[in-house]
Amino acid sequence: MVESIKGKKLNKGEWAEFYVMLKLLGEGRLYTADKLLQKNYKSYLDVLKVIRQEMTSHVLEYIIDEDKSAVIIKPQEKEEIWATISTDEFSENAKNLFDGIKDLKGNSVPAPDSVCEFAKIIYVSKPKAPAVKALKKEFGGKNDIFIEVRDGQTSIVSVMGFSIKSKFGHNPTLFNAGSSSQFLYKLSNCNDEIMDEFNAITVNGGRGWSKCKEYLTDNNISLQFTSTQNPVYNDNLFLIREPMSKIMAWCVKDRLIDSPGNYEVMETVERMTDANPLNVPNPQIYYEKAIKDFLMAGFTGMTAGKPWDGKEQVNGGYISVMDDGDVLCYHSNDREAFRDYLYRNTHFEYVSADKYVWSRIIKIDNDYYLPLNVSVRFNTHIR
DNA sequence: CGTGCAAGGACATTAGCTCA
DNA sequence: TGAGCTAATGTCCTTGCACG
Repeated sequence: MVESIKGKKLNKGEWAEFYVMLKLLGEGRLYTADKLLQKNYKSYLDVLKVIRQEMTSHVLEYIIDEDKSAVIIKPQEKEEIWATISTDEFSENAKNLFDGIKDLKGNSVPAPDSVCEFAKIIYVSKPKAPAVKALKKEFGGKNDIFIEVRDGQTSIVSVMGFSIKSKFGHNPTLFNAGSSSQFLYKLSNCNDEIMDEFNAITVNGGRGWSKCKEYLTDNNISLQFTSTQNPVYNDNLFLIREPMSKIMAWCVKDRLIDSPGNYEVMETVERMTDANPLNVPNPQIYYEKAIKDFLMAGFTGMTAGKPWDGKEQVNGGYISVMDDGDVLCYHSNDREAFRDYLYRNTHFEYVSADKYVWSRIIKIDNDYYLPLNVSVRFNTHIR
């Protein structure tokens, strides 16, 4: 039988994945968002079914019937029907789940009991179920949910994979720093003594990065990007475009060392455009496009540590859970709008120096290198 | 085919700054 | 000078994956 999710604790962003499923099956419609992440009433997708894989053994389809009154649950490739449940019940449980967790505090929170009961009825034991393996392979990356939809305007039916991010928890990350996403910079004016002194800097038990930064300035030490620490990351960036690692390295150094204090991706790129570190003939187009490609790659599944095949899903997109519980999406028809959205609404984020193994000078073959590391995270305020 | 550990992701907490 | 912001940094939880 189905394992109960009662008592399971997940963070809000993870519950959001289950919430989206309930909400979409309840409403049968997914509105698109405009540039500012506001509901676009004229543009929507009809949700025909949600496809989900709980266990490796079977793929389940949640099909919304013709008049949008009920959801039929059946295994793919088979005729038998496991359950038929009214769409109203999905809506109701979506609401209960949202109301039940939105004000809770803590790293991970439980869902209301009634919703857990409902989960059991609809064969959900992992609210954060792996999306369908076969589809995931096809579309690549980070799809959290697969939906068969019909475009409200063109009537074209297709299966789309969506990645889900929620606005009602904290801001999600787009590209996570990891222990393999460091950029290495070769140092001038360094020696063993300086290395030890620098590495020993600490403020209130933490790394004290601003102190470290001062130290670099005071000792007239400059940084020259050489490569990423992990060759895999280098290859992945290379796949986006050849000088991508240099472009990112410029942003990372800007974020942690040179920047006057505005870490938004868009502003950073404006600074880079002015500096034109690669000396390209068309900086105002070039850097923006490069970074947008990076953001899309990160969004669709590229990480620093794993070899990446360069696949971005060609259709599909991004579902956002708003803080009032509304569910909106960007999909491939709005590709440019979405790229623009990412560009305008993310920033380079400082990450823990100890956790992500950066900020301490290392010596390789008598040369001194400093690893730097950042994440890319969504902003709080949409613009 | 379990199991243990690292990676990954979100969140909490603390520190530091700004402006009334 | 303290309320309220943002930046800095650690904590907690789960999942993926290597290893035996």
